[in-house]
Amino acid sequence: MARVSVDASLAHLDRPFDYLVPESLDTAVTTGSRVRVRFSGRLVDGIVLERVVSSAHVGTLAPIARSVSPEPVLTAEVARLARAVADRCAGTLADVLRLAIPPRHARVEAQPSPAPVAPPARPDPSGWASYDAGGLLLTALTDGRSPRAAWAALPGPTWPDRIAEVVQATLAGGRGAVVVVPDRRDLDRVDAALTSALGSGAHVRLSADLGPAERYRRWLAVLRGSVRVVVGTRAAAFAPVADLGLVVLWDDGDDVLAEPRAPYCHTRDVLLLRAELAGAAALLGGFSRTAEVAQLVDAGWARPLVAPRSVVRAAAPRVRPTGDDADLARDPGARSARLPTLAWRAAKDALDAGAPVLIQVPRRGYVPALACARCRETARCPACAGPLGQGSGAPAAVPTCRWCGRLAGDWLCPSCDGRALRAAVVGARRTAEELGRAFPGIAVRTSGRDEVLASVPAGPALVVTTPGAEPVAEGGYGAVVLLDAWALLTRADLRAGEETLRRWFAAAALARPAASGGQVVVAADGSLPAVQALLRWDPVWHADRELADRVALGFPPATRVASVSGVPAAVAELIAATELPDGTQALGPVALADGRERCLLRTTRRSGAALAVALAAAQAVRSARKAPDPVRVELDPLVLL
DNA sequence: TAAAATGCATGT
DNA sequence: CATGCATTTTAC
Repeated sequence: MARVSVDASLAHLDRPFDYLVPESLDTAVTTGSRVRVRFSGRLVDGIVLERVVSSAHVGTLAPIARSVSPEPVLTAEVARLARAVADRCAGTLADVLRLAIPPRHARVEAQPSPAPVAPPARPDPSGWASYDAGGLLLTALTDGRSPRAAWAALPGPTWPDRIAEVVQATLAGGRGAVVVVPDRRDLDRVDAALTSALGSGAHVRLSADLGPAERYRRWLAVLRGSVRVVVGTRAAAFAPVADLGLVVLWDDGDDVLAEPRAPYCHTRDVLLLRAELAGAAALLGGFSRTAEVAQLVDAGWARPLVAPRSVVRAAAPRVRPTGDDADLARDPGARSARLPTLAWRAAKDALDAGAPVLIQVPRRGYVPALACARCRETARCPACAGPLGQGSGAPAAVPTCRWCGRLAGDWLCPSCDGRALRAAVVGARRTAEELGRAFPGIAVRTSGRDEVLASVPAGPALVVTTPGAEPVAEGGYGAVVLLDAWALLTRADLRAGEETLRRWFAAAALARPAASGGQVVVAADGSLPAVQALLRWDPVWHADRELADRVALGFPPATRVASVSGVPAAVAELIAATELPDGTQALGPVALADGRERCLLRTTRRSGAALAVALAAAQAVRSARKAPDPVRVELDPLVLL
């Protein structure tokens, strides 16, 4: 007999089903292998959770229809993790397994995986020596112990080397490691650092852009124990590394780490559960720190891993705010580029010293938002009320709706009858154009969604970037200018401060240390907490403050919140069917787009698991009843307001 | 989508 | 109140 998880994401079918194993399939149907089974008439995919000798099922068991392959693609460790993730997110095991196990590729599976490489020597500890407990961390890992650390990385481009060193220490201690980063550029950096520390063949990189055959080939090499180290994006968190000793997550505040498919789990939660269940070490690192990581430190789950203030000061650039009413530089070119005097001076100093300058602009495009020149009201499309923008600087450029694409050449302000438009927001492309005029003869390069630069050479140049696309500069930037801070800080989002600071630190960390002339100018008022944190280079202070705010407001991570969304009747029905833990508060509903609405259910951290279980049970009741309108349940959603 | 369970009309 | 056929429900 075999206990099988069938590939059906209906909530009430989220349990194992027992099947008879025909004699002919006895050797092929292994624990963790893929099978096909007859389930309510049709043939469906399934995965063998375990082989058993008896079943609690009353009634006759159906036989397994066929074995897909004997490859045990679900390891015991990942099976436990997937169950825990499903429970945590009020989702189904089948949904998690779809994220955790890549599609099979028969030809690749028939080929052998390469022989494992010998474990490396201990890492060079000098890089981690800058951190208070850095040496202890490496020793603990080489000794096979499992420390958990919240790492505030020193500014500069060497953080991937630190990750390579903790991985090397883990390997030297006889265990494997999983490293997850938000995007391809970080993946390239950590991949390169691992290659230089471990040579080739000791690790694999896993990302969605590989293609099915190569992806499965690498994943199988991990499953079969040929490779003990994985670095990758989101889905790599589930990689079946044997004897897992360490999980690493870089920049956990990046929103791409939230899974967009059911059950909407966050990579941070997956890796924390995994470290806990597997008894592995955990390293959560970044230039900034999220309230979630602050909470882990506060709760004693993770220890802070920071450098002494003197080391931080020596590594950080000099950071200055322009103040609220920034005076624009007198230089006519700088005036047209809206450069505050301080920023213009910092850029000029750096360029004169032969160093590149990074300019971070929060919005891409040319003029992403226009406003009435007379009354300053935001200009909207007469047809669909979308924002009007300007695509290029051509003299005849007609304002265009950014939602429906309609041209709005004959725009008339509905509140004051004005006809003239002005730029409400200036995008990266126009900023680049204006900077070219402000600094004649200096090369202007742009890095953004269309073309992301990984690095720029040393030498004077202006590099205009949108957040998240900052190239590393050879030798570091002489100056980093952070423009239009208000556009980031005034967003109506609980995480606006945290997210702004994350983007600022990511750019500012690429500047040279102050002693080498590195300067950062932020176009914001120095009294704002996020600006204060940047000036003092103190991500921990800001995260602790952010956590205190969340405690006061009763939002995650101080509490647990479930978002329940769908058509109004379905949402109401689901909540009515949920046995809410004591003290659970319902907020809303608020209307969403296309007639759906959303309710938030808030409870204590302690009752979070119970709330997830209760919601899963309510989903099961609805799916068993074949309720037509699905309800989306998401725990601790990123977007709360 | 196959079997089992249930519903329902019809005939005695 | 059996019987046969249609529809709904279950899911091993």
